[in-house]
Amino acid sequence: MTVMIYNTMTKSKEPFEPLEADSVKMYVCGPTVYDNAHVGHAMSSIVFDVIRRYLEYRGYTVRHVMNYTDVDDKVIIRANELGEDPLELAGKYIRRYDAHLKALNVLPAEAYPRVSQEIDQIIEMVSGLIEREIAYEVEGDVYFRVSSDEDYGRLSHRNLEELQAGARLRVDDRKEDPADFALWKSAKPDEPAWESPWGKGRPGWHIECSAMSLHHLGEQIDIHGGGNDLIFPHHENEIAQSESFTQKPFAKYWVHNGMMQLSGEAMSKSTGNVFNVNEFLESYEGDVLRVLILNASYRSPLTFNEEVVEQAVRALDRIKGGLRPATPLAKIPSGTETALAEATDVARRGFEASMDDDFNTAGALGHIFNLVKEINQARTAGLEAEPLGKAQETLQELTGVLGLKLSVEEMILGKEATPYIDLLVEVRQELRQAKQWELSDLVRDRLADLGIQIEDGKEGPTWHAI
RNA sequence: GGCGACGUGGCCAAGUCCGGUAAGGCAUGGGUCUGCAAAACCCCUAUCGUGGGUUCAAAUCCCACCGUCGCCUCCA
Repeated sequence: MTVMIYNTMTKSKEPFEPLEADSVKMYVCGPTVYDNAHVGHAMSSIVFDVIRRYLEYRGYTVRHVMNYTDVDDKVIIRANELGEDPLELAGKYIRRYDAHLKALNVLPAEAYPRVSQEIDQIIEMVSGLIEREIAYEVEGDVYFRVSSDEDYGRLSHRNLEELQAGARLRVDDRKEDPADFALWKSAKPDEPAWESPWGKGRPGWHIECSAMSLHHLGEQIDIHGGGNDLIFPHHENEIAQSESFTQKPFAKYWVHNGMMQLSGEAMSKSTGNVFNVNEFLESYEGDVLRVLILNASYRSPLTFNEEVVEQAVRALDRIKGGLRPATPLAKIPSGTETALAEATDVARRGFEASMDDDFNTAGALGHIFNLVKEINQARTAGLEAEPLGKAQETLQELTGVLGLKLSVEEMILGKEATPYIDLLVEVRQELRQAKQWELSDLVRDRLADLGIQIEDGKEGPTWHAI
């Protein structure tokens, strides 16, 4: 089976065939770092992390690059408000974003280029576009001549007439055409600026991604990703710039994630709801956000609210429950082991079929939950640790492809606590034999407070970390 | 005004491209187990926004309408 991938350019699912047989080049537009990241940014990072992980599961080597936009109007405005240096402010948010990515278990990219560190490459590209008369300079500003690109609009499926009909186009006499966009902006007071052939200034927004992608991944890439809010104008302009410069097709597959809806008053901070990544991570582990996001289609809008978060917490607990140790019984129904082995295969095949279909993570999760159920049934039937463990390994592997950690917090205790817990469980058992319910429940409740859950099964009690 | 997306059980949501009688999770109710509890297991809960049309057959195709949302020069 081949992986099918939805391409915004063709508006259809296409078989995934990278430019080179086993290697995938993937460039994803990262955030403009002028404020704390919110869960929508995290959604994008998680979506493309899962795409990467699945392609790796499928045997590809993935070269993943994500940029940080640290030179931008918003950064400058924010820095001026706070009386800080724009690049320092951006650097601070980049460090936070890095920490978030780690906490969210997003695999490290090959490179995280920043605009401020790629000025030379950007200037080189802008110069090249001017030489080809695709761009023109006016009083220290450089604009891309949209009319020079016959294909302009083919990603967002618009044409220039439609764009010009749009009410929001600002009129600027210095541009040849209202749709022309800035490649380089002349310096204004109190802005970070770099020397260039057109005087001091800074790059426009779109050119950075063309230049960075070229610099780090080469002229042609396989996947270009980002939020669907970037389709126009950002990605449209990237295509225009890159292809005008290299005379080659830029990205083979354009992949866009849907927007997370941080809707309504329910999301306000005053009600205690979280939507910043750091606030979210204060209350929940990263896996919760993953489950929440992966339970839906990455291309569709996703509503984020407290109820959905709670559902994700429970769903995650259920998956973790599948990893609980075996509680073997003397008599096991015949066929339990082979049934579980078969169910494991079915789950893996279903998982792959779903993921092959444009990374249908919600469908894939369905198969994972089915596997959890099978494991639980086998455990309830009394299957021994080893055959149960095989199914659990598959569960770990598949959830790992989705980037779930499934960390059980027994680490807080450390192995050395185990004999003492065993002792307490044993004491409680003695108390139960003596029908000293109050005391035995006290032990159970206090252990629960400490994060240890006792469960009374047919063959006596077992315990696990919560 | 233009381009596009979405509307499936109480909630989230897969399935829609390749039509054949609705995955999964959460919640609820009932049951098994149990001193109680927890967990687990078993059972129950939908005809797919509305109205037409095509078809032996439609959540899936076509038309219209309603509703929600995104983008239209710098937001993942």
